[in-house]
Amino acid sequence: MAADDTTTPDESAERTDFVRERVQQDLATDRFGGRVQTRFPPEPNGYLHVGHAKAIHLDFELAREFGGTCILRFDDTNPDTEDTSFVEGILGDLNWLGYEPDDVVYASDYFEQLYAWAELLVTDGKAYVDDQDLDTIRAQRGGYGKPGVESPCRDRPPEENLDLLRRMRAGEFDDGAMVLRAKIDMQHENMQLRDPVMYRIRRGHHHRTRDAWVIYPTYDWAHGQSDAIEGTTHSLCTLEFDSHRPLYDWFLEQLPLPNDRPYQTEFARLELTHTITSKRKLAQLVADGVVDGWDDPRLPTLRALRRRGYPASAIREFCAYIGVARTNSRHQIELLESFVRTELNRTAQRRMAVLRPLRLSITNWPTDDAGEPIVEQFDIVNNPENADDGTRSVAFTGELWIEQDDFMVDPPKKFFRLSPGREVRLRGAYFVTCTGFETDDDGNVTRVLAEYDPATKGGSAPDGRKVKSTMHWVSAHHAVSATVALYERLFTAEVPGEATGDPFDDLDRSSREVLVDCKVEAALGDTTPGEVVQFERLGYFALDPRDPMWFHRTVGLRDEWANIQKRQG
RNA sequence: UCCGGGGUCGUUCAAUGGUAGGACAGCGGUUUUUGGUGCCGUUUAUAGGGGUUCGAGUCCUCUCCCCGGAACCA
Repeated sequence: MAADDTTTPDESAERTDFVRERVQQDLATDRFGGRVQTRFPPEPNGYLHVGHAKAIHLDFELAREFGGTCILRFDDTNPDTEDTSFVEGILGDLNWLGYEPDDVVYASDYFEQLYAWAELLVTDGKAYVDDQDLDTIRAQRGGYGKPGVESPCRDRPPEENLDLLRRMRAGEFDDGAMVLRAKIDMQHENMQLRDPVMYRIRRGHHHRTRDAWVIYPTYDWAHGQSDAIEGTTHSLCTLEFDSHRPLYDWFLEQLPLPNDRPYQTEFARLELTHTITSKRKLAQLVADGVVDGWDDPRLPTLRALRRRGYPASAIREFCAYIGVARTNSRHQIELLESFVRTELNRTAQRRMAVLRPLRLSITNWPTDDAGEPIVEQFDIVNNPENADDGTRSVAFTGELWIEQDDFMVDPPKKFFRLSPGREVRLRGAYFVTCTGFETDDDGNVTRVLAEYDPATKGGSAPDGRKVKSTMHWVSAHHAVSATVALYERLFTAEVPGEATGDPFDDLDRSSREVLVDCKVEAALGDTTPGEVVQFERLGYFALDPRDPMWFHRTVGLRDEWANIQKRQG
């Protein structure tokens, strides 16, 4: 299932939670004859996001751990909002996350069985057709602490209900004209049990069944029954379905099931700081053009995280780490990012890239017989964390690009980088000492002058003298131009909408900064689409899957200097 | 208002009647040809009251706070 499994058996054996304990107990009591089957049931009306990743991880890993199966079931009971493009998107995203369902099914596969069972409930006097309008039915449902009142249709004889239901299916009535309701208890303290709707009339085009049906089952009527039909044992869902559980059980108790009766267990959904996971709001961001599309790297969708360079394994590790519980919680986005950094630190190749270029001229750089500046090649380590990644050759000359942030005329305390009179190391090349700088009419530094020490070739001094800083650089003659997108949090507030109730009030519309004409080392021209590399001292960057010279910042490196600056104000 | 679910460091997850621990974040140090990584150290928590017990985060009880539930959404 997981493409690469980095957890040791020991760790996974130690890891336990209330869901796994229930499964253990079911195994011990032989509740399902030793079977464990879970399902991930997305509605195909949007794309998967990190919140889904938690559920997917639970469903699939649980099945794997207990030698069971996990299937993907599209909960396609509402033709108005669903689409095949989402089906395909979800399939692809799930696959990228590293999971292969044991089967792919659709709730719509069960429409015929569901309908037959509905007729059975009608015949048994446990369901009835209600032809009142929506507002009336809603008003009759009562409220918290207020009992409901029974529908005048409640005592319609079964034969009449059956006739009406058949004619509903046959398309004799208009959309919304009537519904089929379960006959449970209008006084129940749990509102879900006050005669819930099972079927509604809707003449939308269903993405799979086309126009075969004009009545569609509601979530409650479809979900548990679908679980039972396909042999799911452990039906895992999020906390908001807690009050639906008695209804889930009630329906299943009334029916002749082909399998053992599954049961529902709820857990807390994943929330992240600075993030929204509401599908509706996400869709609005896309529709309003606040972001570029469903895969805009600032979004928490799986396709966005992928494009941004988040490794699927890091997301899986994160999910394993946070575990599963019933406590509502909101994890800091920094925790997810730390898993991303840990993974990328291990795997990403190091490269040098100058995002905001400043010219550095080495005034004592030698020329050859023809008077041309000489070019040196240095072998630089690709990843100090992994010797097998070897080295690459990088060209060095007397005209270089360095980062604007790496030079200051009047450096404050604790600034270790280049400034007049100071010596620094150019990574893998030479020590250089700043001898001067040039400015334009506005006083902006346009060029830094320095002298190099030929004895420090390769980056170390034979006399053992130290420098406080090592800087990245790119040879001006060999540099390649690239576009780099930097991303800040899409929402400035930890909890978007907490202050005003509207998350969009916390939107940072300048959360993307696109830098053009960045100067990067030639080897970056060989980066493969989607590959993530580390720009030394800056962060991890993913090459866009379509644009060959466009990098997205996955996540920055931890930045001690930024912390110091913040403290100094 | 009624029903249900929750409340442990700043955040989050553990501790299953027996020393409240880890991670992230922070801070300090150390190593370092990335102010990265690694390593070491360190600050901070059981919502409140009563009870049971030799012993309570854990069991009982009252109070407080947070979340969810009244679509022909899922």
